[in-house]
Amino acid sequence: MPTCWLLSDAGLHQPIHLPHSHPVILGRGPETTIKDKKCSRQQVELKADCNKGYVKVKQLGTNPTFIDSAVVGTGNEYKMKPGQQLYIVNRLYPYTIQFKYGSTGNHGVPKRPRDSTLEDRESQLEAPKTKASKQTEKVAVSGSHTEAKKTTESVGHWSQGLKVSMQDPKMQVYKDDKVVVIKDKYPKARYHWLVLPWQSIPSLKALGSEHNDLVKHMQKVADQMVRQCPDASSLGFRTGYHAIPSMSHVHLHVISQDFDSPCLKNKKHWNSFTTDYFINSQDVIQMLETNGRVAVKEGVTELLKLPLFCHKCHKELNTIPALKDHLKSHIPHR
DNA sequence: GTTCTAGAAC
DNA sequence: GTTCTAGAAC
Repeated sequence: MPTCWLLSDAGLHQPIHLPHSHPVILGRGPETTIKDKKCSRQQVELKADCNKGYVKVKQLGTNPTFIDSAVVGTGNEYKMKPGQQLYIVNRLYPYTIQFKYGSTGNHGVPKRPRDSTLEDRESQLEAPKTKASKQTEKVAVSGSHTEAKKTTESVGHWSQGLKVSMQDPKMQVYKDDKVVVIKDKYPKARYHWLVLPWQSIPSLKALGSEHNDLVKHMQKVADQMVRQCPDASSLGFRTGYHAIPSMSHVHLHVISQDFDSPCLKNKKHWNSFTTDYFINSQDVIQMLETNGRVAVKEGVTELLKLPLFCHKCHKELNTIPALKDHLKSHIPHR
């Protein structure tokens, strides 16, 4: 990972290190040598992302901080990339950022804490005990070292897990010539299935009007799963897609609305099923039919950070345990 | 996607 | 002190 440096273009001082993911607050003070009263002591917060190659610039002070000719604005945050110029306040005190890669000597470049062994990696596989995955593993190690790593990472990477699971007969609860249904490995409710097409479609973005019939069929199969569920009418169900799923391969969630599951653990889990991050299957079908593509709104990722609201009564809960406790009150008991 | 854990929140 | 979250590592 490179290191990030903030350079004073006016040569006021030596470069300031911006450690990855650690906010650095700058303003009037000895560090910048800025004495201008218009500049707050805490004028800007800078947070470098050395992997993605940008710095998040947040204006904390009242007077305007600029990135190139644009005002950031108090409380606002913008991504600044190399080549852009930051003016700490009032188009004064120009700065640029630079990402530096370690020298070939690799001095001070942090190493991974431990090497992941084959056993480690195998235990992360979706279905470690299937013949298929064992075999890929064996093929992989028989190659050269680097080749082996490449192979195992592409097929064994967690984001590819659904491709493995859907092929495993033990996981399949339904299949036909177009789709397969599996139980979600980490169900977020009492009933949680995934409908996957056999055809390899990485994500919603890859869907076009040629997939109209396929997504309709996926919905039909989803409805069929709901119908055969004995608790469908009491719990309620939703069928839909995550706007930006973590797992590759298009998958339709069929999930009961109790959200009673030990696998539901954090805000992202909750908001991904209870905000507009969850796109109803019907909406996907309609978008595809009318526009020939699925529109994913910009900034949906922000929805995952929203406070926790009950999906039934919209009460706000402060913590996940409090939410889970509250959810119990909505579960019908016989 | 999950797990792990540092440190924030209580 | 414990609980809980959020970010990094996997």
